Amino acid sequence: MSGTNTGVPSLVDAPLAERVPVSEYAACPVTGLLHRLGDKWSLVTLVLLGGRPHRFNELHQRIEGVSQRMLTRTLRALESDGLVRRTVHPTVPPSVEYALTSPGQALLGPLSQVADWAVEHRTDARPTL
Amino acid sequence: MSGTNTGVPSLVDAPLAERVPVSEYAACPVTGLLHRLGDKWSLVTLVLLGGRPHRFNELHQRIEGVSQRMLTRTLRALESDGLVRRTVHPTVPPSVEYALTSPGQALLGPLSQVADWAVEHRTDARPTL
DNA sequence: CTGTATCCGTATAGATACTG
DNA sequence: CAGTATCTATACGGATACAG
Repeated sequence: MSGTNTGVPSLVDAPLAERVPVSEYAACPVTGLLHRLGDKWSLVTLVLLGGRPHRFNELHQRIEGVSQRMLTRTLRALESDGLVRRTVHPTVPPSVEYALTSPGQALLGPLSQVADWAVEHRTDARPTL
Repeated sequence: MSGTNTGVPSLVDAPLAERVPVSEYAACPVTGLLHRLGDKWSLVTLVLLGGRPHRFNELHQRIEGVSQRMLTRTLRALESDGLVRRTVHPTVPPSVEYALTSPGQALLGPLSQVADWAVEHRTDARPTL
């Protein structure tokens, strides 16, 4: 889709400077996003929430192997990135619901394209030896 | 995305003191890919090579701030993932050309979709907690 | 020119135990 | 139920020196 002009430079046909300055990629939003989503639990969390909202313990049970601490950290990070909305119901005991925001939902499409590529080209993470 | 891990490949004997560690993200190819591309230098390297092939020192000069060590590690990792092809011309002094493979080129399209989302939603790299 | 070898500081991930 | 606190292990990134 490199021909589609949205006013936003595309990765494919963007005219690149002779020299890429540090400031442009050190805080590159794309690299930052990939870095965030590339941690161990973010993607599976996003996909589960893409199906329907979940409570904390639901996620904890469905995501095999995740610790409470890591699940909390993952959800807080996704919330801070604006991908997930956290809703506390002041009941006793407390109930917290996590759901995708609208941008979060919108991200799943593009991510699917990358996922398709990954599956098609069998980009298993080989040991990088 | 299941947690089925077929086993950690053995760290076979290599006299190399420095070894790229086996990552924990082998379970999901998509997460593994995002994790790989989310490091500090992979994306800018891919984009530059998407424009045209480069020699080592060209990349070293155009990617401001990268050390020889990190550039080497980045290129080796991309090569191991099948995204980049490394061609050595046996001249004196040696000349090495790096270029995208066909799958590597094909990945830039899907990545652009994610990049568009990132720019549109201003997913700047915020501190992660 | 194209890398390796060593050493080092920091960031991230996880296990376990505890709590409002 | 939904988290924190503490502690540890390891991965990542960088500086510098050296080599084929």
